[in-house]
Amino acid sequence: MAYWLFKSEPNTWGWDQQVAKGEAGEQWDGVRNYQARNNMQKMALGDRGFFYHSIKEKRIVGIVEVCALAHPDSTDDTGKWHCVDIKAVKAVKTPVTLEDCKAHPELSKMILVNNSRLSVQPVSEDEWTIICQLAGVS
DNA sequence: GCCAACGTTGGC
DNA sequence: GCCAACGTTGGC
Repeated sequence: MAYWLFKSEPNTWGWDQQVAKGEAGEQWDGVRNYQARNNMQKMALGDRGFFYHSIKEKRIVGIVEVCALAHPDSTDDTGKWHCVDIKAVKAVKTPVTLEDCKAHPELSKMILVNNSRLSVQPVSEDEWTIICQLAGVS
């Protein structure tokens, strides 16, 4: 299984909205970045990801699961852009902030820390494990 | 609100 | 195909 990180501005699309979609999930639309798109095209059903709130909170607030493979983004009429569907799995007990990641030696190599602009990014298994521990989720 | 970093675009 | 200019993103 692979691990990912989905980044969103809470004003645009927040964790609460994601949770409200329940089991059906929702397409992760609006991505207009090739790297992010390529990452989504690599995802498999059941892959898990962190849900990160950028700008104001700058912290990981929940765990999501990929529930549909990459498909055309319905908000895009050029046909160039694809996205996956994700559903909320659970909220974290303790949000893990960007600061926490920077402070942690093993997390300081994360893409989140070094390329904060990429909105869909891979997370290594080690990073996943560490963050889960910090977040208090199993 | 500012500024640095990155990605994309377009002229050559 | 290179590179400068511009726009956008996101941390501070």
